[in-house]
Amino acid sequence: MKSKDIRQAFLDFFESKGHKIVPSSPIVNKDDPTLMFTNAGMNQFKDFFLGNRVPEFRRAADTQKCLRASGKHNDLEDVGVDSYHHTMFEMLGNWSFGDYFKKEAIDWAWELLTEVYQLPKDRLYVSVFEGDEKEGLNPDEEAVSYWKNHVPQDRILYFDKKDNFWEMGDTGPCGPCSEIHIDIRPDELRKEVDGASLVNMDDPLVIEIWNLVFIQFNRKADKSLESLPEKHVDTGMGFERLCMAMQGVTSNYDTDVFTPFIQFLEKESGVKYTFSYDKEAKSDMAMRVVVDHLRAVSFAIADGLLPSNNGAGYVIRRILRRAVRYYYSFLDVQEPMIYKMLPLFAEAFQEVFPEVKEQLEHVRKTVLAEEKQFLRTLSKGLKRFDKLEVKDGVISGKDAFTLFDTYGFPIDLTRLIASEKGYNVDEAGYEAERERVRKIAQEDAEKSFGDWHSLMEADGVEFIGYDSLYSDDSRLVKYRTVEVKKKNQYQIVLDKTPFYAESGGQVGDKGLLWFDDEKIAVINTQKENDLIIHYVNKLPENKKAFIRAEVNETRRSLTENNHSATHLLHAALRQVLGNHVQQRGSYLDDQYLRFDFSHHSGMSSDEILQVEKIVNERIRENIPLQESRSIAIADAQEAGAMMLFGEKYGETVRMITFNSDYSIELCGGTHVPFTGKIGYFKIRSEGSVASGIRRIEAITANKAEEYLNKELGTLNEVRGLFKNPKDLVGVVNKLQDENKALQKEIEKLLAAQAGALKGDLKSKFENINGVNVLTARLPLNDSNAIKTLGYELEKEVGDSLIVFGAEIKGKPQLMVIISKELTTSKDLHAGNMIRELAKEIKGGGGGQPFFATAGGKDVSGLEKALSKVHSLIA
RNA sequence: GGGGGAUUAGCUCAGUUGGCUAGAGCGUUUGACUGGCAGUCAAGAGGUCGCAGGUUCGAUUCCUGUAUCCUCCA
Repeated sequence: MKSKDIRQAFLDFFESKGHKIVPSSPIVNKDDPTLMFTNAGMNQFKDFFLGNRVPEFRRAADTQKCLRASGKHNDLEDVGVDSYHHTMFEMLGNWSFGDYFKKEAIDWAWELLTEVYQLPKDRLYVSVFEGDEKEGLNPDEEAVSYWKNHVPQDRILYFDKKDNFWEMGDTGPCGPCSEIHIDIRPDELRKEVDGASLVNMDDPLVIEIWNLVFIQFNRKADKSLESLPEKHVDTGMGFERLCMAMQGVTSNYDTDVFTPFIQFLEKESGVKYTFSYDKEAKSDMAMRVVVDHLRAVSFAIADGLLPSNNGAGYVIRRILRRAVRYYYSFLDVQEPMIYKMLPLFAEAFQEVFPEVKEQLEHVRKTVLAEEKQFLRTLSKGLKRFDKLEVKDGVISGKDAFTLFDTYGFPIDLTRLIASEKGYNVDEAGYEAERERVRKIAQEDAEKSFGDWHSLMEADGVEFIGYDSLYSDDSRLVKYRTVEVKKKNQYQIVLDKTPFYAESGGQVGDKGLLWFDDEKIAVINTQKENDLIIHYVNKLPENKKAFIRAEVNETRRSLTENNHSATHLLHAALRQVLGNHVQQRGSYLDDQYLRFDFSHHSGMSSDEILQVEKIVNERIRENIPLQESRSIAIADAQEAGAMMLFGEKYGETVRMITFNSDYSIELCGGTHVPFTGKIGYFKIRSEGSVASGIRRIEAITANKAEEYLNKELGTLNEVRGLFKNPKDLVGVVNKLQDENKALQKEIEKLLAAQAGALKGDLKSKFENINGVNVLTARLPLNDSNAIKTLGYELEKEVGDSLIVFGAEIKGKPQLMVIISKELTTSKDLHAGNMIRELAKEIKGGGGGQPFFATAGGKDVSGLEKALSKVHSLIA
């Protein structure tokens, strides 16, 4: 079976069992601050398990793009070494939200594997949780009883908490799990060693393919477990492994998920893939690394992420760079290569994940730019490497770390190049330095979360901020303490709130909460999945009080101007530049708005003017806001709403329209009731943020007015200085021309003056012991002119020693010039000489044997210094 | 968010006890050689040494701040 068909069969099977097939959520996680990337199929359903939200359906199934290259699950350094670790993989999963439980999950899993997929039953083993005394948990005999219907007792294996108790993180939903393992070793080996003894033993050919998690507990911050009111099923089956088992191969990389790309690499690099996992088979490893990382990076970029130097973008950058490092070192490729694979890649996934194909150009360009950048970093690092001081054939740990930390030159490359040159690297020193720096960073970023303290049950949180900025009767639902840099902050959740939580680029509201007479300031509002979290600096005395909540009205109102203006801008950009313009990021608060969008080149000033003009026309048309707060996604699409890649949309969406022929967007933010309220729109800057991405910063309303007034003020001031001429530009031009002409004139005069001076000085040379000596105090006040004069005289007279003194800006300055031949033949040194002379002017100086300068504080000593020259050469 | 580094000609970069008329290669302009192209030779143009302060007689060089980029860590 082709991988494509295997995936489809899974979805079809669960659809036939009453599951809703949902699309994969983006691989980049935007809603959950504790998670940068989607790392398991259940991420998008987390809120259902936590009870924060009630699902619209009780059964779901999908294939989910996952990435494990940061945080708790980090497989990055294992990728390429073995046959089964990946950064990016697909997780097939089926879920029950308080619906079916262990029996159905087990029965269906077995049915799919053995009947639909026809995997041989005698190669399958199942594992169950053996219980844990400390936690007070019994063995999962319930699961065993259902498994007995399908498999003999000796294929049901018990394992401890480490293998068979699944937890999402340090806290949160968890429960026992039951796994299905498959033994894909050849028959001879199976006869020799019983497969059961190899389950969970890290044998690459006896592997887990499906994990059925039975969520029935919640892990609290104090480590205790509490039972959940509703029980859920969460399963995950690694798609690539399943394909391996189905296609009769022994490595994920030998399935048709990967082989086309490995073949591409063979062609591109001229190196043959030999299917080896030997430590020395570096080129094989490199190919696996590249084909794996290609997937991670491409999906992440297609979902809207850009490589950058912090956060999720940094993880992506690291992955891509690891791939470059491998092909650079082991495939002997020094040119960007990964971007060339993208058309093939986009084609391969166009049905299940169309986002790459739809943005092929953008992804390609981004990858190419990043590859180029890193290859550049590498060549810089190589240069740096040549300058290292190597003691006793050992590169110090500190140097190795500096190469890595400052110049981004990876340690494994340092090692490789060192060994090529016959050097060693002080690895222990490197690790020590790395640890030291890591500690500093960690201490600084210390942040710890306390438990949520619940005060009341609430079905979700009601946001009333679209209609009102006040609430009289909110209640405190729960709160927790967050320690940041040794300071306590508090997060509180209300049952209903007018506070808008930061989302879609719009900043979170600020404002006040009144608990009886106690006033507490809300300093920020953020979202965590569906919770609206208010950040405050203290907790109220009376936590049970009815709360009066007030959003800072001015700030919200100014922010809304910028948000609505952003929509108008987006539409105007598409009108002026074309439909390829897509929002790539946005930020807006009460001060200004920032809008990033896809576009390949800079905007001309004419285009910018046009965009401003269109937006301002729409403002003056005073278009009323049309809000559809809850509309089916299909209807919104029908209406022509813009959909963004990497954005996760629910079944129903909120649609914001300003004239259905002009701007329709899906948006959760708050907006002006009429566009006229925006007042005026002005673009402050347009520039590039990444390849293919432009950024516009703009202002509205009061800020636009202030800006214009300030600019006009400056202009008026300038005009005043010129006595209000009719043609200001002409006047300035004329002034500049005149200035240039005058400068030339001065230069000419100075040259003439210096020429006269030169003739005069030439006659004053004295020959002392074969040296043409000249000492003079010059009436010049430009050290550059003196220097030039001296050089010219030296050239014309030859074999000379020239000492000049001058007063420059009230300070004495000395200069000594000695013909180069004399510095050796007569052993004269201008630098040494000037140090002697400088004493007379209470100063110091220095220079080379043939040229030196000095300055001082005492002008009256100049003559004395000049007369001293003769005594020094006698 | 924190640490390290960089910023010098159109581009890629040199430039250490602070004083060298701030350089190289590529590119560019002009001229010569050649039937044309390519090329060779010769000459020239091109620099507020990121920005703002400070230390010093003197700062591209040292110090502080700031901007941008690179890089590592969270």
